[in-house]
Amino acid sequence: MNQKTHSCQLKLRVSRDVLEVIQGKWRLPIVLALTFGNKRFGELQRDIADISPKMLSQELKALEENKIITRTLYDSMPVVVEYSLTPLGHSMKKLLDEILIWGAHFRKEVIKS
Amino acid sequence: MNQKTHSCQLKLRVSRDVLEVIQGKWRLPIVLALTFGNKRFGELQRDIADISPKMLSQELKALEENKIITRTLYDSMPVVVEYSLTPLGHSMKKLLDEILIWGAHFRKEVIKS
DNA sequence: GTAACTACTTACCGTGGGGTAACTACTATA
DNA sequence: TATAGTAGTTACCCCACGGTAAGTAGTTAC
Repeated sequence: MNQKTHSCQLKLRVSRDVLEVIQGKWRLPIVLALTFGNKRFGELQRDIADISPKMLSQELKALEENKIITRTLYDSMPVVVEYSLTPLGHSMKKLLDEILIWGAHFRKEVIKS
Repeated sequence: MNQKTHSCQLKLRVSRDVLEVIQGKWRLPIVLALTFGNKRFGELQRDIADISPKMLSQELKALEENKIITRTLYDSMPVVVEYSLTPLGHSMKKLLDEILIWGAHFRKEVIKS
């Protein structure tokens, strides 16, 4: 096992860790929406056009378990729940930016042509 | 619809385009493995430890259709097939780098602790 | 009193992503 | 003749991801 193969194996393992966290149709969109500021359940549902309350609730829980977002309950009337990014969540911004940059590039290269 | 909401909607659409291309357990690992140089079917199978030939074949086809990789057949004996990144594939390097950077950060913050 | 808003939860269901195992076809080597 | 290496393909199966629809619980406005 040479240096290159070793480095490749290492990176593959890291990529699989990341995929476990961001896999699925909705997690990246949710995190992305929260980079625009803290949001409530209903706001997220409106922003992410066709997500169902079931999926939103389920994915928010998963993201909370992975310490990407925080759920804050305000005991006002009516009850208000706010979701926000943790520092770890904020640390995804550069990753999200690169996804958007590449996405724009991809759109130009493949989708249009 | 204010400026912020509009920007959010736009970015959400782009992120969903990207997800369509990189979704699944194997596509990012395959592209990542190919950033280390052109590889043959068997090499990829060995590098990506537990991928089955069926999944590898299937995902390579999908990546080829999306112009991320190229399949080159050499008419030698025995027949040799080489997979390589297209310019579009190479353009994913920064995105992959950010994934790896964040993955290392995530590992430090969540997995270990 | 009833409709609507908050934030969900629960039940049910279908598709397809992904896994396993075996098989194909050709060549080289022992 | 048989075993191993090239690069896949095919058949079969399962479960989980995700969708739909309806229900819950509390408050507010009409």
